[in-house]
Amino acid sequence: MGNSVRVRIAPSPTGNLHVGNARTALYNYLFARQTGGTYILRIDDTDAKRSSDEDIEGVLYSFRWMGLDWDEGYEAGGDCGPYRQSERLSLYQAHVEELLANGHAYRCWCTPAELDVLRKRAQQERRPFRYPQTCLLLAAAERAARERSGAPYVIRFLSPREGTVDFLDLVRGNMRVDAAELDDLVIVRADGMPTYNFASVIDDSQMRISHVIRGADHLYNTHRQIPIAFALGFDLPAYAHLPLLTNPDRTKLGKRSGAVLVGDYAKQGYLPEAVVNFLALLGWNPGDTQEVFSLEELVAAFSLERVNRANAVFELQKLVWLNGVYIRSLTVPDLTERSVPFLAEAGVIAAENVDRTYLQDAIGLEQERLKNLAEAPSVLDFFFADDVTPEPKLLVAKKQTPADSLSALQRVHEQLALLASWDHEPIEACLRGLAAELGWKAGQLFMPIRVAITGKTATPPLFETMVVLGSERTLTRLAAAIDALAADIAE
RNA sequence: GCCCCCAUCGUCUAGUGGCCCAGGACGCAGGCCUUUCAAGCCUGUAACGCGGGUUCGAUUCCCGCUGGGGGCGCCA
Repeated sequence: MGNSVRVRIAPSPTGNLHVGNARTALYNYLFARQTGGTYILRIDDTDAKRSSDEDIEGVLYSFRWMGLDWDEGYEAGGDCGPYRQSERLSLYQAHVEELLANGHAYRCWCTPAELDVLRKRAQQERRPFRYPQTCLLLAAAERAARERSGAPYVIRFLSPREGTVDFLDLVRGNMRVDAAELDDLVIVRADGMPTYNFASVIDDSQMRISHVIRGADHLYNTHRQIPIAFALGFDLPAYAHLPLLTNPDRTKLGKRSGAVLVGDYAKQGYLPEAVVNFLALLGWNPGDTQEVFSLEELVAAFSLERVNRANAVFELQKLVWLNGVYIRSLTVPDLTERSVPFLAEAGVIAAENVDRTYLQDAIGLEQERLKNLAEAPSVLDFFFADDVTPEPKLLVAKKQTPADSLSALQRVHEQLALLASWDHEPIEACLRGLAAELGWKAGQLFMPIRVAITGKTATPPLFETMVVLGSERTLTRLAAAIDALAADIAE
């Protein structure tokens, strides 16, 4: 009780969640959680052209993936529903009637084509375009004729012409626009659907939204919505406009450049923890030097006062780093479960009947060098492959001849085969002893072995890898490598 | 074109008149560690857009310029 903080995220169902909207949602969520308020999810689908249930689910999936659960709204219920604008039409209709009746709105029969001409002319003549109120100024007889004709019309809000529209933005301070700049915006389309600026005002009021936290691209909309709210007798919520996320060229983050959907990052193997942490730091900072935050820590540290005004470039280097930080912080079983879908999809492991213990041992070895889940298949494949076909050239030890390398590998195979127990210490003692015997540096001997059993030059530490692979796999691969090198020398 | 907003290292940012020849993080470079690759640790690299004011003193306040961005839809 007692707490009146109510915020909302109001996505339009586009099938996917844009990272900019994801950040807006995150800030709303953090603010709600921190204040003990209510976080509401509303679906803004007044544009019938693009709205399907699947599209809504796509967006919700990403919110849930990030861990941003909502208290009230679509699929969650609450006493301000329905939470889908397309199901609230009668509510908007009632308010339209009210505005029409008290002279705050009027019908307009101008066609888009006609308006287009006016807009272009205004720009040519270097003056701002504003709807000339043609249909407001119609003679009574003419208006009556149009009404009788049944021609399609929109409904416009009669904006104030004098004074200023002011509000206090929680991140940018006092915002003011001359009312003369305002246009008579369309609030109901020819098809009878309300427009965003109208439906939003009504819903925010009816849902008792206390703080509207949204992108700075809505700054001007706020000036347009306030007069509507006043005309309807509503109290205003507080407003906070967040800086925009931009492309590296500083333009508004759009689809043209790279991945901008939350789903893209999930597919690329980023952890939701990393994405949330990264997004939080784009436009906000805690005021101290902490960089790594769990969602809970963000809730505790967040404040609108520390939100920046300048736009932030959406650059990935820090996300890549954070992802590594979170991967390393996971327990091995957890990391394993998160990796399985990637490994299975790449065909590295079968979806069923996987030896969990072996899988975990292998993943445990790669954990600290994994930057994202999507690269798990390519670094783990040698643990599961039938054979590894190393490049013969790479089986030659540094500063040694192919022949000497061959005999060294043969000795390695012999000695290893004699080992009584296949553990780290005996293997290490054996191989270091062999290197000393040969008069080689450890690294000279280890690299050919590494290549022989993994097919790669970059792998987890050798002995651990051999232990996980087991003696049978190791010796088989060693033997195969010996044959391959011998054949290569013979050629 | 019109209206509005913004402006510190490559990027995210700290900084609110002197503590700043500007701090942190990522990145990058080098080093240490080391059986490779990572991880870790250390060192380094790099910024107050420009011009006027105000002030004893400006990154911090004011003005202008420049640059960038957003909005100007029967999209949201």
